[in-house]
Amino acid sequence: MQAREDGAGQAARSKRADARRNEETLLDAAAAVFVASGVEAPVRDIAAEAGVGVGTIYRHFPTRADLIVAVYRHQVEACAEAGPALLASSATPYAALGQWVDQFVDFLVTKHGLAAVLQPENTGFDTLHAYFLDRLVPVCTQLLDAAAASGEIRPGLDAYELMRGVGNLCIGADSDPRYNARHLVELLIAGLRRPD
Amino acid sequence: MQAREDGAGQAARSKRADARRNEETLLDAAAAVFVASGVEAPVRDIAAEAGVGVGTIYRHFPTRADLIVAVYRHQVEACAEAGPALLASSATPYAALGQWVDQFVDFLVTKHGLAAVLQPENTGFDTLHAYFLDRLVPVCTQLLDAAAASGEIRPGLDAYELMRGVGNLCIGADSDPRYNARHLVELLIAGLRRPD
DNA sequence: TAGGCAACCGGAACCTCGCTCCGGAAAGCG
DNA sequence: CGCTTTCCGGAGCGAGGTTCCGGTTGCCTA
Repeated sequence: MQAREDGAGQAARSKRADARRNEETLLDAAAAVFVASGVEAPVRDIAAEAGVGVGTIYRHFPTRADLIVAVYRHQVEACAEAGPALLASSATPYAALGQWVDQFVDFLVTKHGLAAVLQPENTGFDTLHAYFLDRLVPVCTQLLDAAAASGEIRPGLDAYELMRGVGNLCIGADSDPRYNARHLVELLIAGLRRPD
Repeated sequence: MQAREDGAGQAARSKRADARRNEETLLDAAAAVFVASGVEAPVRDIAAEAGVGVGTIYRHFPTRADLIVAVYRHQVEACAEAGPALLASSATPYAALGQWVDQFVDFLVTKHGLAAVLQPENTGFDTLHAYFLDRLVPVCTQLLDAAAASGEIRPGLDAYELMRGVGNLCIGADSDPRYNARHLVELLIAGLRRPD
């Protein structure tokens, strides 16, 4: 949305070469550190991994949320685009909803600590929260509406609420073999079903 | 379990009077600060509220978890004891389970930030996590077993998993009018129902 | 009642971490 | 080649958790 292409095609001259290089380096370093230590790893660690000063991080990504969004943007987009695709390819809207939620859970569970940081109360992460919501709530709404229209689920559940519920259930899903977030999410989706 | 009565009746002489007084004061102060600022309020705030030094807090409650447990012990006990009672007084085990979970949700939702801190990954809060689990998982197991035996729910859900799921759903339930944890927990419990 | 010894108290000090700020370096341009 | 603009690095500040030790005070004994 703002990074290395400035609206037009190739390279806007608004950024110096070293700056662009550093941004790239930072993204890679952050991704590596996130995998190793979770998304709440100390800023200094990321700076060290990238071989730059902390100032450089804050210049390119004013808040940690910006950095996280930049690192995971591709995957979130993929998830958003999967919604309509599943709706088109699945037997029923309810099945599509189930698969889509599954995919979202997969994403969250494999990103150490991401789900925990998605909470709105987590001050300083509003950008992150907003991005996820903006991008995914409409998709979820579409799926929910379709499933409601087909009569498979009882209506009245807000997409926002569902997304937050699923996100919450994914917190701490790694690092605890006794806890299976996927299982509980399945139960939640099952509970949506029209009792008929 | 260790505090002011040492197994027997009144006052074990193992503690000096001022120490006992301070412990009491701290409990009150902590409760007040927890209500005002959540369970993650700065230690110094609690010390100030109690009018003691921070050292005194750490002496009586080595970890924050110990303090939280001490503050909420009564209510957790009440919740644990409500399990069998509900089982005896409700129409069906499933109804008892629903009511019990409701009560637990009420408890969590009204304690600002408690649910968030119940995560096992939250290092330094292991004591808290362990206490809740030790006390409540057996109760939950009993309810779950009864409901499974009566054929109302499909078996196979671990009480630990359910407890964590409910706990997770309660995270951030205050401070966000768009999110209704109770609603989602209901859905989860509904999903437990035998599809028949 | 006075003396002495633990137990206990308070808060200064230290550490980690997020974030800011500015002197210096380097890129791009004429 | 030198000037201007942009960018870089990391020292430094504030906030919060935790430790540690000199001074204080309850409590027991003589």
